[in-house]
Amino acid sequence: MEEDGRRAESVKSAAEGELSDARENIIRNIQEQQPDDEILYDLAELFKVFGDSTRIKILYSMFENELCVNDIARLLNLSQSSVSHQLRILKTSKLVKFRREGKSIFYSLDDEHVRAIISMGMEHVEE
Amino acid sequence: MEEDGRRAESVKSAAEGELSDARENIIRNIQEQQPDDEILYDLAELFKVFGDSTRIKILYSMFENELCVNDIARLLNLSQSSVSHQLRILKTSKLVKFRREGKSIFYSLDDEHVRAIISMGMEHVEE
DNA sequence: TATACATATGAACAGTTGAACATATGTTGG
DNA sequence: CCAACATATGTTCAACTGTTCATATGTATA
Repeated sequence: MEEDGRRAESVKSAAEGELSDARENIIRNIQEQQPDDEILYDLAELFKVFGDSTRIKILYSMFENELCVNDIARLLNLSQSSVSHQLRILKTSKLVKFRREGKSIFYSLDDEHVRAIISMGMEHVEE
Repeated sequence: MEEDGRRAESVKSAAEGELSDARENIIRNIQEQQPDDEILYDLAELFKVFGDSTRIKILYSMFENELCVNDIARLLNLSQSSVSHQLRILKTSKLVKFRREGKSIFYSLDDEHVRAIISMGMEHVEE
């Protein structure tokens, strides 16, 4: 469809040439369809947040309940500091939301995507 | 302070005591419902695999096509070694399958869970 | 079987990360 | 305002991870 210059090749070479041309086209198509690097980077960053057992435990403990920092720490036998640090990461990634009530701050999963992602992962793990 | 028994407390304190007892029950219930640590650990390990931009790019490039190592390396502008190393991790986690054809080995996503997990993540990122 | 090609593996190194500890900030009741 | 409680943040350090380079293994073909 574009400029060529390979017509002088042998039949066999031509066939091979066509094959790898087809391959090249596939590769080029995939390259075009591929989302921007930036988006894929963000996607990886998102999964990275799920990719720590402490954070997964915290997320899972909030699967059906809102909890305050202290609850989580006692529930999972973690230090307050550790929980707070991890919650900050979860907040930044928009995986959890929170509201203040007096001295306590109650955290909960931000939306259904979070639950859905965890559930999908669970299905894969439980096979 | 600590060990003086709560009988002598005011009505209000008793109410608070009941409140925190209720909280304790909630916490205990969550603890019981929480999956085994081992499962949550595996779940985190799974997401960890998705949590690297190189691996995400590789997975995404295979979203609709099977590809050989060399294709992926050219497509994503990565070294053959790097791709091969990452594919090993993806194999181990059962995220990709492969078949040999002559000198080449074609990789593809292992099942629909993989696609589903990526898609869910994508939705969350694209907000 | 010798050679080139395709992929896998091993080792080392730089960059990243989570936990622990200390301390700071914020909130409520007295 | 102070004391007690709840949460957040800064720093340090050991452990882990991805890349690179070198090399090995596996496969087809002249």
